[in-house]
Amino acid sequence: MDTTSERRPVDRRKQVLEAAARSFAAFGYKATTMDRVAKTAGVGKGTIYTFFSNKEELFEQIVKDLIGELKAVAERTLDPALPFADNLLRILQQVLAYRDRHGLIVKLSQEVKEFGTPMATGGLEAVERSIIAYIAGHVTEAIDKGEIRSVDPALTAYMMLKMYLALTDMGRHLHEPLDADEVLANFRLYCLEGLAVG
Amino acid sequence: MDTTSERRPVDRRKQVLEAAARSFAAFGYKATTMDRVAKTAGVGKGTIYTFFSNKEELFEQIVKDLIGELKAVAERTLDPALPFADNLLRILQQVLAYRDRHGLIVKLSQEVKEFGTPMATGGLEAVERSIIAYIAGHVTEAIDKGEIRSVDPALTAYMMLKMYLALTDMGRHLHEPLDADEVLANFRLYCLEGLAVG
DNA sequence: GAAATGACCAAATTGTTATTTTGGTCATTT
DNA sequence: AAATGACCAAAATAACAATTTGGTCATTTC
Repeated sequence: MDTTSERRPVDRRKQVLEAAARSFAAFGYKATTMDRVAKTAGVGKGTIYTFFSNKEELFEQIVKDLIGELKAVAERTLDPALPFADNLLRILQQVLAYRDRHGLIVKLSQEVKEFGTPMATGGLEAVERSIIAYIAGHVTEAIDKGEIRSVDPALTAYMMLKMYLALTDMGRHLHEPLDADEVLANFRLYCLEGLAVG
Repeated sequence: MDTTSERRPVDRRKQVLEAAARSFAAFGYKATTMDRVAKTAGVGKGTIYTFFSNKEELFEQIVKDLIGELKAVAERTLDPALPFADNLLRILQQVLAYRDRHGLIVKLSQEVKEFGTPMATGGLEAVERSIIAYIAGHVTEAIDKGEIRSVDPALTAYMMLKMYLALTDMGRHLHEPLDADEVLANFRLYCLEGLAVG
């Protein structure tokens, strides 16, 4: 749209975005103050409001950027030569590992549990929706190619994510946590084999 | 152990349990006071402490009773003549419907979301564990009878509950909520068909 | 004169203290 | 011996003061 990065003495918008990304990841949504973002970005507070109409909009842009990173990770992991099932597992693994390592996600999760900050909840939901939408796209492709049965792509993607998360998140239940290989094997068992053609 | 219900002018223990069950269901854990329970039960406060050493123990007994009710619902639903898959679906449907209609569960869920009361969390977890354990028992049976593959019963029961809940709880996601038939059909698709022998 | 700024303000958050409520006890009553 | 409710320390809540925060805008900067 309007990426004026021709070479300018200072790209204040970029400075703001970087400072905000660091602050949201380090302190969460509510503990991030516009004053500190301005200070960290080396910019007057009023300047932030020339790019973003308020704190919420700034935060939403940070989340959008993160979703972009996740998509990039997925695209980098995708190998068109591989069958759907293998790509699905590789992508889930890579994307969710990246997600769990990303400071912003970790901090927002903690903030939701501790304070229930609505903005943090919203951010995490946006990330989850984008992952589901991305998987749904590949499910659609796989259906077209006849690799899996004809199922509702959005519902299937939703179930796949939930199942994968259930497997990785078994901490508090009878079992001790599953290691990566066990997660993969069980995901195949509970999800993919039920979808196999024929 | 010590069920002295020979016929006594008043069974104070029972009165306390009934008053407590009503109060926990109506007001949740923290908003239930021992004073009110005593008053409602028509009993002196000190009397409660002759049966239960503290509020937590009283609450745990109420939860145990609820779990007993859930087991009764399950047993009533179980039809030994039917194959495993049918019984599983019927039981999940009946038990979770009962659970969602039970005032105590509904209230505790709300309390967890609103205040994060640890006792409420613990109570809900106990209910969930008991459901998983109950299903796991039937999974074991089904394996012995050769009705399903040889899988880890506890893990499978856990996954079954999570999948069923994911299907019933799709409110906030793309789709509008699924009706009962759709839930059943999709549960078969995503879970059972992957487990079918052969 | 357009872009950038920070002092400024109402509203929200946090810190503090006073008041009330609650879980649990135990001397007294039944 | 079983039941009770006045009683108490500790915890929760209310009431209020002090601080912080998101957002604005008159002024400054280039």
